[in-house]
Amino acid sequence: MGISKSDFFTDEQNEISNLMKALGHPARIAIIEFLLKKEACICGDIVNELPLSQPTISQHLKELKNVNIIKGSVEGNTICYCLNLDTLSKIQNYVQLMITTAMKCKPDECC
Amino acid sequence: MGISKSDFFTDEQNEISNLMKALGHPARIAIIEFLLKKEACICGDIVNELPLSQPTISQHLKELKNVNIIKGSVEGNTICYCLNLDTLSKIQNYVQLMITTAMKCKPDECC
DNA sequence: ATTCTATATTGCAATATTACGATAAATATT
DNA sequence: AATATTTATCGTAATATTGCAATATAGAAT
Repeated sequence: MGISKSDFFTDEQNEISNLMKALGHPARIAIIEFLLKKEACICGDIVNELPLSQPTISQHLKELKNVNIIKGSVEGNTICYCLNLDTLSKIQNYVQLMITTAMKCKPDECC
Repeated sequence: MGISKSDFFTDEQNEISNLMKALGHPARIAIIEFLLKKEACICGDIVNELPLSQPTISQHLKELKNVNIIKGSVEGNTICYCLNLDTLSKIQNYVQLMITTAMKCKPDECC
């Protein structure tokens, strides 16, 4: 990403942008949707569902795990991934705050 | 981003990941928060508020505009940017759907 | 112990993002 | 018309992301 200036932004700004960035790739969205579709913590046959190699998917999973959007627990031979509701709620709350704040904007001005 | 395989994902997956990607940079979060703080469609003195050059901010604004998170209207000499509630709601709805779906996950399984 | 299966890591090539100086474009002001 | 002000674009260097083959690791099954 070129020269990063994240030192100049607040911790909260960096945190929320890191969460959003983790969601900012179609493969990672697809992985999340696959986990959702299973409605449970289904393990690593994600590879069979997506047109990506096993290392690539492992890497995307790692990125989602790094920001705590998913958590994985070892289940014998396989690993059981599932979504982390706390982190999703954090995102939800932030977007909700944006919306309620933005709605205060007077309609007779430009927006 | 290296070789992109967005053709293999659904339009919806690509759309939501593009929105998230646009929010995936602290400078763009800071720009949005600046617009929110003003509670109105305040124009281009964002440059004075952020530790980034004018071309860089212009580029970030363009990215936010490309995905319709903000809209800008020419206001004489300056440009009046404001948040687009429709797009924010789209993000909100998606995150909400993720959460409600994820909550169906049985608690006796791994998550 | 050896083999099988599932996942992670490493190394690297291809591509994308970020940032900014220089410059252009467009409107406002004098 | 000339100048100032505001925003956009171009060019380019630095860095990050993406994807995969090859390989490593770890537990299960034989």
